[in-house]
Amino acid sequence: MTEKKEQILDAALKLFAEQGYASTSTAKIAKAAGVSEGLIFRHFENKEGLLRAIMNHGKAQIDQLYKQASTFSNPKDVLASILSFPFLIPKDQHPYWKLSYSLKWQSDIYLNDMSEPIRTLLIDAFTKLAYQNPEAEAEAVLLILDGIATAVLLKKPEHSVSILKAIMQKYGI
Amino acid sequence: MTEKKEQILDAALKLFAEQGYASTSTAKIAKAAGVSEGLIFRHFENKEGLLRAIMNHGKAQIDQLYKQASTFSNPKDVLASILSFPFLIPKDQHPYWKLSYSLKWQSDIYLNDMSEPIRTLLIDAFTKLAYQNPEAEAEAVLLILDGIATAVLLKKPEHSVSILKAIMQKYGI
DNA sequence: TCATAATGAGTGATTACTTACTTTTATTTT
DNA sequence: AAAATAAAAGTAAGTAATCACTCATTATGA
Repeated sequence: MTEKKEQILDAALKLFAEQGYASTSTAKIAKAAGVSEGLIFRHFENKEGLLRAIMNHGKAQIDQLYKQASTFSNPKDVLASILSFPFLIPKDQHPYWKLSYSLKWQSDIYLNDMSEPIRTLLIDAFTKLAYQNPEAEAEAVLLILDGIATAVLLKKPEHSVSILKAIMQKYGI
Repeated sequence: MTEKKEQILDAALKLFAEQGYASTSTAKIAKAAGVSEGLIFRHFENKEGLLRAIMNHGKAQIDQLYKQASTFSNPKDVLASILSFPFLIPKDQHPYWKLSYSLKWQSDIYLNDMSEPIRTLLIDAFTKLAYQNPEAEAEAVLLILDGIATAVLLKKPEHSVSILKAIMQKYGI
């Protein structure tokens, strides 16, 4: 990984997250990264390839964060760890999350389901806790997690904590 | 409102919701609506004007839906009505909601906060129910509402019902 | 007859991407 | 170690296609 290649990835992620994938031109990215536009295509073949590279890199970072939750043996600890997830996202990972959430709403382009590892953990936890429908319960938590993450990423985190507390209370944590 | 003007609004809303605002060209809209491209600019001045017209029209429809919830006198009825909101959205209003949610993630373009009337209703309801922090409680419900709406709009509504039940139980409905 | 609706062929700017070329870094041969 | 060669990194100036938007002209309905 050369320095300029990394500059491209950084600039593209920032711009994609702020202005959206479609309305960020490769010319803008090149200018922001301080490289020639051609270099983008040399390294990533096309614009979509650049997006894919960004998403893969981001997913690797997040999977690492997930690992911490999976180390707990007590299912309630797993739950508590997962529910507080949105608050533990490091600031430097925010652009990647914003990009992921914004891409959800466009049907055609790159779709990255980063919730899968969490879903597995949740189903496992609810099974151990003897819930009658662990899958449904897991989906419900994922839904709330999405809501909290959205609030945190769009800078309205003040009230997310109270929801977190309420949900934790529901599960007796 | 001429017929062709309405065709433009319909086609644009559909395309904006499916493919995103930025990646939908005025040429595509004109073709889908079966009109000349110039007519779009005659009626809406520019692309952003078209978006604004769509959003205003959608908001008017939704405000009408909101009115139903505000007719209840019992605050618990108001709460119940609001919480089941995402499930009551008519299918033909889905594109407008999808567009609204997708626009949230782009900082620059038109932002229309359609949650304001609901927020007012919620704060009022929680005040009447003597909650110690009605504003925070309202924000929490809005957050969950967002999560449920997202799930419904992105075609994963199966498990949303269980969340709805859990939340309703929390508020003793 | 007069305003509005509607068209179709433009406009320059911007789009993603390519090409021909130079520069830098790494590898191999003397 | 020096020279030669190859491979990779990087650039500047293109490309055709598409972008949002304009304008002159025609159709239509009150």
